[in-house]
Amino acid sequence: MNRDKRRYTMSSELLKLTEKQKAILDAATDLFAEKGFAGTSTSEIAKKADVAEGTIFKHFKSKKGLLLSVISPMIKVIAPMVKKDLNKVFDKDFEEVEDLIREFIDNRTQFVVKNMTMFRVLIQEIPFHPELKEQFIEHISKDVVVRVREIIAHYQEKGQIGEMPIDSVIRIIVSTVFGHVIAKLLIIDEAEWDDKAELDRTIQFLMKGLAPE
Amino acid sequence: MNRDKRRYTMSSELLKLTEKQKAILDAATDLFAEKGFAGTSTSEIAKKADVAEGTIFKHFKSKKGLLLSVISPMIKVIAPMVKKDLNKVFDKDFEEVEDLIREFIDNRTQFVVKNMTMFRVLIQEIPFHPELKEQFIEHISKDVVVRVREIIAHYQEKGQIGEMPIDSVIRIIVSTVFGHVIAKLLIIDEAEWDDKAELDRTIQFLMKGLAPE
Amino acid sequence: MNRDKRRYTMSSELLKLTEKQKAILDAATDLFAEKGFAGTSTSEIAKKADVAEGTIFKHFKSKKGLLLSVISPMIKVIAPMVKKDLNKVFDKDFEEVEDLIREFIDNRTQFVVKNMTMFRVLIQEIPFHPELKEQFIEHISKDVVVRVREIIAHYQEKGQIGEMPIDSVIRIIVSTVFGHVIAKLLIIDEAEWDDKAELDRTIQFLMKGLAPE
Amino acid sequence: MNRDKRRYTMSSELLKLTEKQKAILDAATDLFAEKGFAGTSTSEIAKKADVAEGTIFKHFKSKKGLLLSVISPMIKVIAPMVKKDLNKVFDKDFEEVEDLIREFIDNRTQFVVKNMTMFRVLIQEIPFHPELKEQFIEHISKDVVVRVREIIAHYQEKGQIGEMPIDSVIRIIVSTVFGHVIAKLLIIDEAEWDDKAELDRTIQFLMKGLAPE
DNA sequence: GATGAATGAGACTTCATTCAT
DNA sequence: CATGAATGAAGTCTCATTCAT
Repeated sequence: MNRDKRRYTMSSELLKLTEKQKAILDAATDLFAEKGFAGTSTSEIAKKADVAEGTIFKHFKSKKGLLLSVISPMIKVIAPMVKKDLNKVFDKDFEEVEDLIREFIDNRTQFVVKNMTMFRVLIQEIPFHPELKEQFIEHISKDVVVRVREIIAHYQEKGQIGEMPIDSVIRIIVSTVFGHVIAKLLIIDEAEWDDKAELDRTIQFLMKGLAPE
Repeated sequence: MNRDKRRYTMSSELLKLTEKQKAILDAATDLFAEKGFAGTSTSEIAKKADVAEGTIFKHFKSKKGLLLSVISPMIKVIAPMVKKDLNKVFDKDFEEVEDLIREFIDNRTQFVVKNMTMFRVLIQEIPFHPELKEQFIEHISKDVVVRVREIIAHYQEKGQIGEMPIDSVIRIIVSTVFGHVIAKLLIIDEAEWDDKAELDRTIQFLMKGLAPE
Repeated sequence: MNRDKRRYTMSSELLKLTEKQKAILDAATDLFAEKGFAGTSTSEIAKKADVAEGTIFKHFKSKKGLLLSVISPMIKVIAPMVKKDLNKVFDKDFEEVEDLIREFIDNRTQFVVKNMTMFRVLIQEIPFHPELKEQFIEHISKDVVVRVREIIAHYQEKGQIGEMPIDSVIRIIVSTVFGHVIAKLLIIDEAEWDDKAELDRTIQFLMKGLAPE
Repeated sequence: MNRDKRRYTMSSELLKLTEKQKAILDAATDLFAEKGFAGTSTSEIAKKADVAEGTIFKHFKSKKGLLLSVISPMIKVIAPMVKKDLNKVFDKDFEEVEDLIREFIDNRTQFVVKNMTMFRVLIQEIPFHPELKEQFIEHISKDVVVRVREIIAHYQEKGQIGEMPIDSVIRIIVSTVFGHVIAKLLIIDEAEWDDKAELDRTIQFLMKGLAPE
């Protein structure tokens, strides 16, 4: 679970975070993931980050502000990455859907795995914080979904994806990937999980399932 | 969201619950689903259930005990239902996998939809309460998974499911269904969701994806 | 510590107690002694006495009423016993102070030991309940102390007790006996206490200490 | 009863207590003495100490922790004082037992009187908190009793104390002193107690009672 | 008489947040 | 910037007591 230590270090140049701030964000991320936002106290975070409780509020204004700061890099970083991939489609980098999906899942899963803890916080807390959901939709959907729709239509025209409402295709892809990741999260410590093989099977399954008759 | 009001009424004969107890469980289920276990206070529950706060603790001993009482019917009721379906396979009730899966998803989804709120609580709280996970595994897995493995092997022999490790098949089915349900939960209020059609697509997708080459 | 089980049975004829009432008093006595009045809950008492909580209040009106019922037999029974002893002095039953004191301590200690638990409750709770103190003084002092003063004066005249204010004599005797009993209570389980020998030493010490020059 | 106000002030340099902490300890000591530990609420203590209730728990972790902090100075301070006295015996400071006992009782009583309230809490709560008893025994007994035994043997050899098991001598002395103090505590407000004279009588009584035949 | 479900006040404790240092 | 003592509102839970059955 500590494969993603020093999470906020790399982005710190972008975000100009001090050591203390990074320590707080790391501690908060771990604790929010483990015990949930509501189940974590600011004093625990302070203790784990080895700072005074007041320091947290100096930097993040409130506990909720801290949650947002934990989650927002995830949201802010993911969208550009996705867009870059999608653009490659029309640059002819992907002739086959499968190549796109493989590359996509691969990159994304790597990212999610590297930031598993932040990701867990994101999906665990989204149901309880409408603003998060909106922020998420705004950054991911609004911008990206439009693009994704075009691309799916593109591959449907090329006959690589069966006829089906575009949103259902999206749902199926997303839910399969989601299911894949959720399974990983739930099984996380049991480790009888051959990541590469499972990923292959998931992709193959997706392709066949979505193929035209 | 109130399609599943009076949840605990039907089972009350089995569980011998008094009116107050049912009121408490209903209120708790709704609030836990909406705000999470840790984000809900017992005083809120008491107010919503229109009982004194003390009454909650008379009946459920602790807040955690209340959570368990909210969730355990879900766990206890689901396993027998699943088993009954599975047994039909060898009674020749299902010649085709698709029939089994259709019936299965259909029944289960109906159940989950009817008890959506309880279900939401279950999946939201499982990450934070190891005992829940264990209880869940013990009731669902231990007993059912063995049976499911036999059945998948059965259909693989009949050539209706492609060659693939059995556990991966299970994972894919479960994660597809899960994804389906999660999507429903996330979209819940937006209601641009044609349930019947989406279900069809999900099944069709599953069948094609799992079919042999 | 269970040498005094069925405490309230013998006196039940006098007090006309039902089985339930006796059970409640026994349970309350044990628990008050062990955890103190304020540290014991009526629900604990009910459970230990194997009655419903309501039953306690039917019979004893309030928790405080129960305490009084636990303690008052002690107060009511002790005074007559003491008086009987004291009267023997002038019936020439005791030529020597030592005989009186020996008989007195002996009887009283037997009584206290037999009712150790009730006694513990009495001395533990007296500091917190002024009414108890008053009741105690009224029953023991008012009536008895007068008599005791006469007797001590009697033995001082006979030259068996040294010149000293009578109340100081009383205090010394009482505090010696008290000290003796307290020691017993504190050491209670350790059992390296030869009761007979210690009693002899206490008496001998008292006699010598009180003797005239 | 307020002869021992600002109890924790003097020791504050040793214990580094803040003003608030001292106020809390003082309030707690008074209330515990008056109404017992279980009979006192933390909100009462907070009100009397004029702090927020939360402050109590910041400093003392729990109500029980507060009790320990009230009592432990008593235990920690008393042992060194006793030892210092005892050492004087072999420095020939006390040729006669009586001198030792007089000095000893005198000092100790002064201390107890000055800290009467703390002392009351100690003896009232010891029966309900086994750890207290153990702590007390460990600090007082283990170290001191050994020394006391030597000294009593010393005076028995010098023929100033009669032949008697050493532990019985200790018990008699302790119980006499205890009785003396208890009497004081019970009579506390009635004030018909000539302290100096009673102390003299107690000592004289002790000496005669313990003298050899 | 006996029960135990129900109550609501109040117990102990935790928490997010503030502010003087 | 950073601290951590202090706060008081709110949280979970216990309690003595009542009352319909």
